[in-house]
Amino acid sequence: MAPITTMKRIAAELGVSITTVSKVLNNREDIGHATRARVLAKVAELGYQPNAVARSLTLRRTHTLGVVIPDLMHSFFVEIVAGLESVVSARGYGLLLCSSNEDPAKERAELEMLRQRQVDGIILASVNATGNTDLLQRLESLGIGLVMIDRDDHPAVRCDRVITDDVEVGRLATAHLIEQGRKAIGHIMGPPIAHSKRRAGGYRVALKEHGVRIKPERMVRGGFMETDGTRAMKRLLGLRPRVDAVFAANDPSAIGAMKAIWKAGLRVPDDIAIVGAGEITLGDLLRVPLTTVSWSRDDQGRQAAELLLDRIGPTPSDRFRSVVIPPQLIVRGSSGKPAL
Amino acid sequence: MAPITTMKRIAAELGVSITTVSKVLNNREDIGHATRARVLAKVAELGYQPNAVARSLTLRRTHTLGVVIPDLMHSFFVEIVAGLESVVSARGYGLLLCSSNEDPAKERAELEMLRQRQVDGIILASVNATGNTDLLQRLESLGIGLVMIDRDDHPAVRCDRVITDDVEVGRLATAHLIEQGRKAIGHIMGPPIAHSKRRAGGYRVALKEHGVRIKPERMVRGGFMETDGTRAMKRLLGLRPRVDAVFAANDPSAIGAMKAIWKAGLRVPDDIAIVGAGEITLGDLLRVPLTTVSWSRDDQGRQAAELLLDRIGPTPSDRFRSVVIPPQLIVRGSSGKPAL
DNA sequence: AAGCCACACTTTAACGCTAAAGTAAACGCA
DNA sequence: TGCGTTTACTTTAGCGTTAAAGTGTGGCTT
Repeated sequence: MAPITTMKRIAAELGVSITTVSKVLNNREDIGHATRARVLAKVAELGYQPNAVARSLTLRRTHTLGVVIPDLMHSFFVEIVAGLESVVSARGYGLLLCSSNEDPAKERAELEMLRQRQVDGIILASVNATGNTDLLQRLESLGIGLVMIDRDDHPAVRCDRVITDDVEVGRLATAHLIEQGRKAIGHIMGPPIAHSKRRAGGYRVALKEHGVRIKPERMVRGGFMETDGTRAMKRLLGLRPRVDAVFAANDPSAIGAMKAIWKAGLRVPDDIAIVGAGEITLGDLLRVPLTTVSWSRDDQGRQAAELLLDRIGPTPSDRFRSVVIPPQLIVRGSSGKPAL
Repeated sequence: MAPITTMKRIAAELGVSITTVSKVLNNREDIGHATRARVLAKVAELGYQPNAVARSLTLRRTHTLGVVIPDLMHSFFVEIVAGLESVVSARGYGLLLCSSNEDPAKERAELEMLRQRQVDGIILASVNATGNTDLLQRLESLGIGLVMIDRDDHPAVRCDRVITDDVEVGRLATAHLIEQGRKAIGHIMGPPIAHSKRRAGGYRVALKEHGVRIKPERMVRGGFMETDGTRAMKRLLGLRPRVDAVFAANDPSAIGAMKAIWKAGLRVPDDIAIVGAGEITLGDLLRVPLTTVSWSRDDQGRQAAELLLDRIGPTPSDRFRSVVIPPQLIVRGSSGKPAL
């Protein structure tokens, strides 16, 4: 193994004190021209690289942030991480990546791990709120910055947040279907979490805004999985008069719904139009490209990074902020005009 | 901010030395029963958590590994990271995530950053070898473990590797098409990197094994992007006799090829069968589900993690190993029997 | 009863760095 | 000429932890 170059070594070889070397490297004013040059030359000669661990210990800043996401396999969260990474790495921060697997116990373990590692801040993403509120509060009180992405935690935890406008998601999707001339619009609801409830709320809002009467039987319980969508769609297909459009709580369930429709011998969008939410990658490569309401995950990540870096920076905002990411309608084939 | 609990504080409150506390927490033998209990009680009372940074400084181990991948948006690499994460986190290691954006300069910067942060080891993934060989060698000589995933770096860098069997990828894909009764099989080649070349090599091997004459004009230069596939396919469509099957160097280019085929008014697989490689997520949701030759990225990540943890562990292997991940054929719609 | 050893601790030093306080020499000025 | 100031450093201390060496007490041996 090669010998490790430390400031000590540089100082020794030049016959100066370690502090002098430190001052040169930190651009302090009180070092003479000649000495500075000698130190710099030696630094270059020996290929000195500062030891970030030692630095962190004295400065009490690791320049490292932790991210906890529920699932690494889900492109959704990965895109957020990509957004985070680009901002954070440009500012000289490292990202410690953790997956909670949707398990509150693992989440807790990861958060403790991040705390022990003295990260400067944490970005926490999750579909459902999972407790650990006590720990999160403690983190804040320890001076570790915290940003939550789309997490319905008790507002008990005071921190910055990046949230999606789920009501608007439901409203946009449903309004689009109405404008396409659809009359009997069903909704496949997600799991009983706040996101789904708000999307369902947006569905109701849109119908009301257009003076359409809400029929409770057209709102069926579904879920976020493809199979949930298939199951729910089967029930919707049993209604008379039949629905001619469906807003599914998310894209996988929308895909499941399409499969059920095809199985019943009907066509998308001719017989029934479909709109999903939260665009999956490749959604435009489907047999019938899926219209969806989505928002930029990259932005979500970037915004979270900005909020966090500001909070742990020299002049943090004095209040906690919530950034809302606006959703957008992405029109593709599955919501085309009805067959005459 | 809450006061931070250190060993110092625990020691002071109990009137013992810091070392005693350290020994209790590290389960050393030479601490009396009573003292041990008192320390443990205090630790629980104050909710003490060790400071990993300080620990790293003395132990010269950060229990942190770095991963450098070229692109976070590409599910391919993300799945590798997921595999890594599961192994690594179970063993108490943290993962510092970096994206090189395929840029050798950024890669170098990230590697230097990881070195400064004193990571115990690095996993490096990349499509094309990008130099930085000098740095990589230096890392090894500094005692930082290194595992390369599928990187065609000069064998100059001595380290453990996880590689895919690209020749077998090409062979499996092509043999499958032959067995499906296809006679004129084309190949859309990837970019001029070793992976593509080996896949093309596998294509040749399969043809030879089945006694089929290789026609050079059926091997067209393509690339790894969808547009590359489209462009290359257009050229293949110009050949007479026309090809009745195509093995594309990867899935995006296979999708591009399919689009070109449809645009020419032909059908997949009736007129032309398509096989891709390196399964993309959702490949089975395509208009015509794509047959592909793939391998487990999760395994790739897990194996890389195991190799690295072994190398930086107490009894590392004395030689550098290469683990080959075997590819598998995933048959879907795009390689069905020809029409008639 | 002197010597030895084991036990249960404490002291010292170190990891590599930075901040704060200290100091010696040169300089400016009345 | 003597005193304060500036310049260019060095010394000291500390971040939180662990390893190695040191210490004092009591019990056991012979």
